[in-house]
Amino acid sequence: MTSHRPTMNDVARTAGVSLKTVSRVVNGETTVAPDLAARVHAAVESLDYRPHVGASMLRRNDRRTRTIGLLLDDVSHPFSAALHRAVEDQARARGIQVLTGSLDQDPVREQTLAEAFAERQTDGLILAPTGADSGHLGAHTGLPVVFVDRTPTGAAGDTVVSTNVSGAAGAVRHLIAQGHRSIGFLGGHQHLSTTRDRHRGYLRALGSRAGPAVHDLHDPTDAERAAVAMLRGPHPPTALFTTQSMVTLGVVRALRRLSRERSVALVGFDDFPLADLLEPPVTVVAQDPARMGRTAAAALFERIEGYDGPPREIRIPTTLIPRGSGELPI
Amino acid sequence: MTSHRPTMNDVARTAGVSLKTVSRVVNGETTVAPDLAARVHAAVESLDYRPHVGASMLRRNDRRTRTIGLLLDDVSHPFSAALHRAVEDQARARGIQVLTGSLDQDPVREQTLAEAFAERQTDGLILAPTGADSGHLGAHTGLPVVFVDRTPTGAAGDTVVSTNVSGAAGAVRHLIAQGHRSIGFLGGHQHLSTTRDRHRGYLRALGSRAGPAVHDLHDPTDAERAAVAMLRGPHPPTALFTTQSMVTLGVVRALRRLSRERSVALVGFDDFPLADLLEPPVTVVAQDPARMGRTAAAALFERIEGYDGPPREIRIPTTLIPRGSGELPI
DNA sequence: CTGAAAGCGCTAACAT
DNA sequence: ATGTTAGCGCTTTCAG
Repeated sequence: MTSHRPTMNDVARTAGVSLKTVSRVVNGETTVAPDLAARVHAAVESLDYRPHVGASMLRRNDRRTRTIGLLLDDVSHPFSAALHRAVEDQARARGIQVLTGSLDQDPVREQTLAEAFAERQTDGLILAPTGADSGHLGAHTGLPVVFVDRTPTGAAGDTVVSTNVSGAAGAVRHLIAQGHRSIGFLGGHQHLSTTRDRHRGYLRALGSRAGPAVHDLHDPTDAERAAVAMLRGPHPPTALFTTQSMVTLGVVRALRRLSRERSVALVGFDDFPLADLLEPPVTVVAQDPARMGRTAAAALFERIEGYDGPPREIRIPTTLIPRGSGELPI
Repeated sequence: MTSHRPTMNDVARTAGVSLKTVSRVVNGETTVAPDLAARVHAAVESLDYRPHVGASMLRRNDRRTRTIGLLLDDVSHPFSAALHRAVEDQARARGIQVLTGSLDQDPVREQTLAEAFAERQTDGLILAPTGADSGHLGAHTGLPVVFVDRTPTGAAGDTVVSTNVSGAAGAVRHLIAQGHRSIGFLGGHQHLSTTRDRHRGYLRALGSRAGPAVHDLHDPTDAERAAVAMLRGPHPPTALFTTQSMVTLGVVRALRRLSRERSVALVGFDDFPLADLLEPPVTVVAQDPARMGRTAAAALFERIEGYDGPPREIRIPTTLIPRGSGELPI
């Protein structure tokens, strides 16, 4: 006497009907006599039967697993986590499950996980590309892919990004409007499209009067060091622009350390929790990760449903939130 | 001419071997002649064949999908997100994928998602129980379940929690050591085991001298209001203890609003990003969500491998981090 | 060392 | 309205 999980066959046997009738009832088809349906339901209850979606999917015509993959930089980073939550909510509304993975900017992991998801027959993939060539994905795995946060290299597909160039330019113009003429730039990984676009926005606003710049900052510690060096350098800027929250945080620490937090202005790209509770509160160009997630999910579901138009680039507006640090006069 | 995804049969045909030989090569069995294996590998490459893990799992003896489910309060909350990341890292090391879901404290969602995961044949489940009866899970779904963060009601299973009672008691004793005698309590959802345990710790440290208390605070706004009311009440405490970061944040705002942040001491349970950059920096009882995630994953994998001992309760130590707000004298 | 046949749990196509 | 048969892509069992 085995204690396997019950199958449709077991249900059919105890209900005294055929396998196919059980299948019909379980799938909610209406062409079943009420009394038979009732017997099937009773058997399902008593055996605690649960359908096997894997087996079902294998035979079904549409071959949908109702599962999507979501690959982000780091599911524990606030931006990624907010985006994740938005994707999950859209998926839940459609009864779709979400497989997640963190890439840590590692292209090998990007490829490995994309393949693992493909082998698991996820119906599609939402991906924050690492920046390496993502060409293997769309064509290779045959999965519908929507890119989010960054534009991919070597691959085409719907892409959901923030208005990075104009958002950054707006931030820098905001500083200029306060009278600043020497505005320092502190940027993250240079190979990422976001970093490059935000740098472009910085340059666009400043023209030939660009200030000192440090690139390829990885973490708050790097950023803190770089900001201290910049402010102690030969031509210290009166204001700073940072391209991502990790860098912004390091700069906040640097300004505190130098007791310059009330004399050097700061605008950071990407909002972060408690920015409004710091002294001074930090002015940011806020992204809208929830909307990015919703939008990416919507685009992916359209593709999964068969929409086959050309790749779309959807730009989600950013918002300058003046809180204090960006409104310090020169 | 159809453009299906290639199957093992297609590979076998182009390699000129039998289906079973392909299966052997794909599964890394060593009992295949080198030249046949080479032909198979070539065919796999040229067709871009990818095995179908669902079909494989269906026939396999162990019936493992190498997928686990992770159900948390809210994947975008810093605590949950950190825990998620730790689980993911443990899973990745074993080539296991993670399905995630946010429960928002909703027992219906807990049940629905647990069943959805069971239907997808996840090998196990890590769950932060909502507090409602979780009895349906372990027995019902037949899945190995490990509980995390909170102890379940009506269900047995390995459980990984913080040292909530002693952590809270330590925090309150810390305040007492600064001379405080009237210490207010601001707590989250009362039906959660964490909230109750932290309240118990608070009471244990204070004995009969417990101060004013507000329970069932849901969000920072509630907490802010409650703190303001408490400090304006007839017997305002000189120090506050909060049971979770959402409440702590609201209290920080309240103290600022009343300009009491340097005269009313505060220790919060659960650390949060930037707590050290506030003025004054916030003293907390830090949990270790990463370690909790690692531990829960390890326990789940043991269960999946067949370990069948009695339910274990694993308590992860907390750490008091004095930063300033908890060291204000009376 | 290799292959042919059976069957995992389910649904599609075709009876009846 | 119900049942029967075949087969999804794969691994198992058992034969060569």
